Amino acid sequence: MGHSTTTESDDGVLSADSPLSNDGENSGGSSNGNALLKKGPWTTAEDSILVDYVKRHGEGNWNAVQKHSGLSRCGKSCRLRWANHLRPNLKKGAFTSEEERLIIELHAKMGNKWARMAAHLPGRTDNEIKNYWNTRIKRRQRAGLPLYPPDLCLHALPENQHHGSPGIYEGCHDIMQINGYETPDFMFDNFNISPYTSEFPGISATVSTSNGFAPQFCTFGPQIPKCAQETDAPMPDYEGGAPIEAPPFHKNQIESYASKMSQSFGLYFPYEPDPTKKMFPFGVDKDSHFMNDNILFNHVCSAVRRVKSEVFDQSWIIDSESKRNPNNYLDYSTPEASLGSYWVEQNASYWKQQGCPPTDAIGALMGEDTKNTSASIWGLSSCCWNNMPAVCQMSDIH
DNA sequence: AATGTATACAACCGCCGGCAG
DNA sequence: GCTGCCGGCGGTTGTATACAT
Repeated sequence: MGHSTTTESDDGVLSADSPLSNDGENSGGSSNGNALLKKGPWTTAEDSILVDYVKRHGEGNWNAVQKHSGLSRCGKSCRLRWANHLRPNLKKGAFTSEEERLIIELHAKMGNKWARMAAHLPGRTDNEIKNYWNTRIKRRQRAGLPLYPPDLCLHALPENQHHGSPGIYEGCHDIMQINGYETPDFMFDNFNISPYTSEFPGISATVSTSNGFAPQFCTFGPQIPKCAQETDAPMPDYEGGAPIEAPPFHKNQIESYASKMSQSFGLYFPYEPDPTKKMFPFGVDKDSHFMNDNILFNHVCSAVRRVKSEVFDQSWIIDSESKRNPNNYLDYSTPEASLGSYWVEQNASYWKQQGCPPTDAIGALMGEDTKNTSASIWGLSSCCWNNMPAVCQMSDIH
């Protein structure tokens, strides 16, 4: 174990050498004066001593355990061992699907209040729940999946969050931020966006900012089926050719979509060069100077740039400012204009109209393969909401 | 078979609040 | 009110194991 070099910080109670203090090959132990406190994994002998002590003296007064039993463990360690492993009525084994669902719900309500959550799960310890959640976070973060199902996400948000008050926002911010779950696939630096190439073969459009924006709600699920990811077929007209004429993406459309995205995910568009100014939620407070047309458009460009796909090579990510159409249309010649599946659908229908059929990759995107593979892409088979469509239920945006 | 990676689990650490003196 | 002790809590890290390449 790697704990042997550290010393106890706030458990200053030490004892004389105990018969068990050196019984473990991995014992480590911290030297403090003339005593050693063992660290590392507990042995069965130590367990039995602790169990016996609690039987005789009851729980509590953990620092006395060492004194009365000769156990060379600090009080904290004893309490933890008892609470997490030795006390009766502990439920062992994997979480049931019902427990998993409950944990997700509780976390949406409470945040990282593991002890409080454990109170709702008889036989489970806060440590177990915490470990489960941290593992889950990593898994979903890696997969670019949202932490909560959308319905839970919305319920977890304060009703008035959309009004843009920073104070009001703290509620949902807290839910996501307190666990330190940041997914810096992109880092904003005053609107200069740096694409981050995820190791995960799918879409991951999460954002973070250098000024405290932690939009975990913005995590987008992968949408690209493996068959599409693995294809070498380039996007039509993306290979250095002249961009095809694309249907115009009107500003009010953008505003509408983005507003719904904002509502669905608590998505905040963080462009504000002055970090001292409060952020405004996107699509809200349209009368504000902050949300004038140009800036609104900038926000959308910024947002859609975050949507990246393995179908598109990263080289497609180019500076949107230079690609901005002065007529307030998104330039479809760049994948930065892709707003998730909506973009694909729009283009697919448009290509059909134009007699320009999609490639295999796009065909796969639009075909049944998407449905068939979505479940596996979305991960957790044990999760009752693993069939949630990718990307924030893009149908909501329509 | 060797190596790398993901996951589960256990334990420690630092901080904080309650409480008694 | 101050201080020290104790216990609880959440964050973090280390290790073992399973699985993939």
